[in-house]
Amino acid sequence: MKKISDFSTKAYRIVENIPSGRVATYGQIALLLGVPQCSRQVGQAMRNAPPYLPCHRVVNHIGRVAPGWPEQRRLLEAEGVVFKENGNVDLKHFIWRVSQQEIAALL
DNA sequence: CAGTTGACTTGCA
DNA sequence: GTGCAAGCCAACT
Repeated sequence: MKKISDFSTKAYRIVENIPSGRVATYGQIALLLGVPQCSRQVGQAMRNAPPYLPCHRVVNHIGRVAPGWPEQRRLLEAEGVVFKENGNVDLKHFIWRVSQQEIAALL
């Protein structure tokens, strides 16, 4: 049977379901996975994420995009996400609102 | 096996 | 609101 340690596998499933024009935080995803402490592992998984994964919709808790990947900002803008002048996304309006049950159905 | 790293979060100043 | 330090866990060296 599959290993339960497929942290990245679950993370991919969630990120894959992020709707266009929406963003999610690493902590948000980790929380949905049931391990809010593993927020770093989410980012680690994103770094190793496959190309089909819309990891550009994943940002940190302040709305900052991934370091070393400034182009992520442009990708989000193309989906309708508006950035502030400080380089942060307006999480107040673009944070992905999803319930635990929505995720449970995906897993 | 032990130490370091990191696309994070929270707490405090 | 901004900045620094601590905590946390998996993967890498």
